[in-house]
Amino acid sequence: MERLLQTVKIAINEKVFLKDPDSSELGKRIVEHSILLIDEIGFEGFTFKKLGERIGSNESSIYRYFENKHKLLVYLTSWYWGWLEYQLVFSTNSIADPIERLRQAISIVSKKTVEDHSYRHINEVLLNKIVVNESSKSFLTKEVDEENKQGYFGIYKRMVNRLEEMITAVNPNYGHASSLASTILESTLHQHFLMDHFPTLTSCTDKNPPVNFIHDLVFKVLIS
Amino acid sequence: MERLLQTVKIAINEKVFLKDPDSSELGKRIVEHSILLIDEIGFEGFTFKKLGERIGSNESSIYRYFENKHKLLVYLTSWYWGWLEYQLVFSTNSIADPIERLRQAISIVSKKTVEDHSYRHINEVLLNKIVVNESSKSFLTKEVDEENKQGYFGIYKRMVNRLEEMITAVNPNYGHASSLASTILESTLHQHFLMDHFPTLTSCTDKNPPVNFIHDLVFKVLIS
DNA sequence: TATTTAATAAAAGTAATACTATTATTTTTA
DNA sequence: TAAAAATAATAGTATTACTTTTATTAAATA
Repeated sequence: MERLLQTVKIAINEKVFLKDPDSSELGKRIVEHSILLIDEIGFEGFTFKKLGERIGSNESSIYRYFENKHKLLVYLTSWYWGWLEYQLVFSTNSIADPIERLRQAISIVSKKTVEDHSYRHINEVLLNKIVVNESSKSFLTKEVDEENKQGYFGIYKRMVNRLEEMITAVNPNYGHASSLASTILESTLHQHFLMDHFPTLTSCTDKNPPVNFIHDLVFKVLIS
Repeated sequence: MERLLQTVKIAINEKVFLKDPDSSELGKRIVEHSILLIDEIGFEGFTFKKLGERIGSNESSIYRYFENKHKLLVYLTSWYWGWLEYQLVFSTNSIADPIERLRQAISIVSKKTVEDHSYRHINEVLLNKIVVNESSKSFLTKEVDEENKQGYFGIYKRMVNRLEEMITAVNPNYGHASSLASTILESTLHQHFLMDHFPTLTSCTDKNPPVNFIHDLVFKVLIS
């Protein structure tokens, strides 16, 4: 029983943290409550001081885990992509038909997030909201090239590459596989954002969610 | 001759500024050099103090034009979309065929930016870079709904609506016109960003630019 | 031309942010 | 039980994002 409940650890590039937050109770509380607090007040308003107050811990203790809030955001988004990647690999693994495989992959990355109780300190639904609202800020910086070199965005890049391979398997003659792959992820996030804040700029609704738009788009582009 | 060189004034929502920067020399210098400085050091590092030093003017004087740097960013991105909208309307105006019209529209919004010497204090090439790298930050905030209500993003929304109408004219049965329209703009910016920082995540290059990918995508989706 | 108004600049001040450093206390491990 | 490691508390610094006040300069008008 115990064994069945064990979960895979999502491995994050060690350069992103000073001390692995997964290695202690305090670390887990930092991650858990940073998700709640960023969701509540937004990344701009979020500070380590406020987080410290929230978890009854000291600002300086949080600094022993993360150099600054930017790296914490990189950690959170990496965790999210790693978590999605695991589901992607797991659920497409046994599908032989390339079309079905890609269809399933799109479902995983574009469908509404549901909670995964395997990771008790992480609320995946809120984390998804953070990825939608804040994750661009993790790479739209002057330091992006340096951080990319250091491997900060490795999981995300692997995810795009996996989609790219599945796209090519469906149609080897399509000339823009990697652009389509990156568009699937970016557009999913963006359409979710528009649903919440600019409903006139999207055709997506709760009854006709982004996954439908993406499915339709990808297969019309690849099979025509 | 003079008359021919006169240019249309790009009208920005008055709530975005305290005093119209287009109404004085100092205002124009603020806009001109904010573009150069944000491009140089990024929006995070950009401050009114640094801008003041750069233009030999005082921080407090800049505050008489813009309440804060966020509103200046909204101003700059609105100006960019207004400028593009003008070109879009002007150049598609006389095209009767819906397919050709949409093709031209996509060219306007997705092609590489070229300088427009009509607006002497604005470097459109650098402004485009700012839109690619920073514009998401203008709406990925906790205040987005309030600011949207105030009309801060009106020009951008109008732009998406124009594209949506052109899409519907090409194929009235396509069910995701507004999502495709918003994806055209978002994906254009994103693919340009990837070209500069994550070349493995895009198929686009200087010889095969984003406009090709978008053209191919849109027409495959609409005509199949 | 004098004057009064408006615009800009200079200087100073404030609260908050984003840290760093030092020391004290508690917890864990050897 | 002592030593080491982790955490908490306190204090301090430079910078940011402003606001306020006052001085100076430029423009408009009487």
